[in-house]
Amino acid sequence: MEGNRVETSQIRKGPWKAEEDEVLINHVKKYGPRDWSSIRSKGLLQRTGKSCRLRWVNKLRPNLKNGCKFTAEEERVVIELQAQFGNKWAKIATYLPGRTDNDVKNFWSSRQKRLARILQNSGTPSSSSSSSSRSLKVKKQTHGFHDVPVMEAPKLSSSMDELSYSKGQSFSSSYLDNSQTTIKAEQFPELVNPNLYTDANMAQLELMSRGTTPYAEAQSQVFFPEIPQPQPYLTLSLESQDLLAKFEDPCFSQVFAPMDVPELEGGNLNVVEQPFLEPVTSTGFGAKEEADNPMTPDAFFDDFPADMFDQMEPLPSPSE
DNA sequence: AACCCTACCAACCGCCAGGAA
DNA sequence: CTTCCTGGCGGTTGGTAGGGT
Repeated sequence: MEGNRVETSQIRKGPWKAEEDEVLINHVKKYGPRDWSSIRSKGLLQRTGKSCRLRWVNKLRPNLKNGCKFTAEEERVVIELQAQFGNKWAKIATYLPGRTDNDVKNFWSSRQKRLARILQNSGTPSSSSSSSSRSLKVKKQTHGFHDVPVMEAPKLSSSMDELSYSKGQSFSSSYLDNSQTTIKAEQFPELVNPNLYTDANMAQLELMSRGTTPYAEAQSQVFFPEIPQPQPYLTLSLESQDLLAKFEDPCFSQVFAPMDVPELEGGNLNVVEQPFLEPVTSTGFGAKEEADNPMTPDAFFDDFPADMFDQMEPLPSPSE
């Protein structure tokens, strides 16, 4: 029958046109964000109800942060909530105003890909491709306490290449056993649970994995100076976080551990009372465990070769 | 300039749950 | 109770832009 019905073969797919968006918006204005299938049955659009709903939710809905990169703050929220809820993107998205489940999903997906690649490179350093991801340069920082060099990468077994990091899976601590170093997992929870990497410290790992850091020569020897655990966590101000995001600087943050999550504007994160890191394995590793190591950050640097910063670019002062 | 690689994004697909008939 | 429809959600794919070599 011709009439209202749109035959299956006439269903439109692919990118939406502005006219279609307009029709959809008008429909929502009239009837609200529901009855998606009626849009097609009325012959307004040759799109499935599903498609209409998706378009509205992901692109046309008001107050969406379309085209905005995830801030460091949002990133940390996603990381924490993913650890808490798993891949419940819709749920996680409810804690991120202006973000959709698709946004969160895409963000996480890229992040996982990147992490997998980094860790793979850790196992096979020579496999680093000619094209690196967006240039992430190691820069010397002048931020005092945060003036932290890239930490040494653990030596990973070749089986790392086959690891899958999806579904919030944690490292087996046995992988760390292959390291010649002594890694205090409670100080480097990222090494135990890759989900805890933030973009910033992933960037560090990436550099290390490629062996292109000024410390490459030191990678064969292992030094993992014990680092004072921030109390309770190293907390950077939001301003610092933003600064970090702007500079994409891998050194200036979250080297020790992710920090606690400040309240988001509007108190949208009120349910996130759980500290960032719960013990992620049965080994009892957990960020909450405090290091009783009295070493100071300065002492931390004392363990690195004196010339290790020589090849680093100076970081522009934040005031610049 | 051309090619390659990665990140990002939009959209589709398949599955599932809930409600109506 | 069963079936069908619809909406919601997570996974996946394909296109594109940008940066490096």
